[in-house]
Amino acid sequence: MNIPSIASSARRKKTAPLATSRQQARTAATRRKLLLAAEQTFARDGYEAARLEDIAARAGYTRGAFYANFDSKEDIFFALLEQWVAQRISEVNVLLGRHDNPQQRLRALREHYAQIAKDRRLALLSLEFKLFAVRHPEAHARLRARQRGLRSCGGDILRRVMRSLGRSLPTSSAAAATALGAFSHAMLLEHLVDSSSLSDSEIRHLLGLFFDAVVVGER
Amino acid sequence: MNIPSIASSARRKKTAPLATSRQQARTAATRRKLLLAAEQTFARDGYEAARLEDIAARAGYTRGAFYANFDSKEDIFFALLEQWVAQRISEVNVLLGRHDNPQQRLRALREHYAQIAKDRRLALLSLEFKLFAVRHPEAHARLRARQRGLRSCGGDILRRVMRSLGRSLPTSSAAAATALGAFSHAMLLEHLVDSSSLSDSEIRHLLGLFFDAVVVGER
DNA sequence: CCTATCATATACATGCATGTATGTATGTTG
DNA sequence: CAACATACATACATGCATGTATATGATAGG
Repeated sequence: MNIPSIASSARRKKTAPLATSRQQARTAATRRKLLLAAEQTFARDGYEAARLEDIAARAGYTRGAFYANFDSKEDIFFALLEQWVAQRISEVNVLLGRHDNPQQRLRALREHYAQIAKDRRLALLSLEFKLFAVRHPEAHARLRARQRGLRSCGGDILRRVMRSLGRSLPTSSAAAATALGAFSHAMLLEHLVDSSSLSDSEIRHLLGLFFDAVVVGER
Repeated sequence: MNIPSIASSARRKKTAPLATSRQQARTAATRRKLLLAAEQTFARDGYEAARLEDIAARAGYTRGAFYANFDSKEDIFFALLEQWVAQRISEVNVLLGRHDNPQQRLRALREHYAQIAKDRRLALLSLEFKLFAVRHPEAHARLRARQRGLRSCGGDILRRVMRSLGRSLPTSSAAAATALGAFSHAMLLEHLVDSSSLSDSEIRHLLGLFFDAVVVGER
């Protein structure tokens, strides 16, 4: 319950400031392996069905190693989530950095949103975990906090790009960013349930239509 | 409970073609009770977390009664699904039957789609089960068959209404119907994860925008 | 009334994933 | 090299939901 000494979650150094660096490196390595294995296992089996034992095994360990590095399945999932969010934000920034022309940046952004669900496994996981969170208060709070960062970031980007075009959004920028993500995930799900219901090209087309309606506000 | 009065329909047909009707009625009644209980339990706990024992208990029975009437959780879920699909189709037909004017019918339809996710529990269940199906081949096949009926029906209705307006859809009607449903479910999910990300009114607004873009094709 | 059959309950056997507690080997410090 | 710490493995205890096999009590037929 209480944290008796050092509040830091890092391993303590005590009598060995540099001497432990070897073990620290080793620990960090297995953490990375576990994270990678978790990513793959979650992708293959889904969040709830994924077994800690499989994750550990895929990384070349047993559950002992897992519990030495993470508290629970939720815990490792959030560690992954942070990675993903950071990655996506940096991707968008890189993307925008490639263009000077505001028009081009808008097109790039439009294209980016049309491909959000390209990584199907991640999209499925995202939906799955949101559903999980809705029914599990603790995960819910953590997820909300994470999503907030991503959302406001997405909203900011949309707003910036539009302002550089001298236009404003026809709707709240954060809401627009959220809706775009939600929409593409939902259509991917429909596609996976029945690929004849929504073809890939139809999805792209609909996402484009929606982007224009909700961001550009063309009419 | 029982209506003891008239020995009634008995005395007919030796081995009991009608004689069993009492037991048949009893069975039908518990089936209905189980279905109702399942609907409520699924709504409260979600598909995967729902326990057969809870369903049976809520109906006033134990699992024995459940297994006498259904094969599995999947089985009873599909029984419910058929109910829901039939109900939704009839609702839309009633709705359209209320208006003669094509313009009014279009507006009614637009409003209908804006409220698809009104029953949050059903919307969540729908998402949840689709996710489940994606990872469970047997359920997947059954679900696909069910959804196909609903989808083509939705597409037909859209097309009919647009034709009566002398217009055609800017995109495949079945795809449009699918996307509209998917979109509203997805936004509901975002709203439930964080109600500050998408308010109810924003959802209605976005759904309206999307309906116009994808069905009416206004620009 | 008596018996066969049906609807439902009860009890059990199973399987599975989690978390914990303890063992062991390897690394680290003095 | 002795003493200790760390990283990980192994084994177990628990809980939970499923499905099945059997028992019980109601119902209908004769």
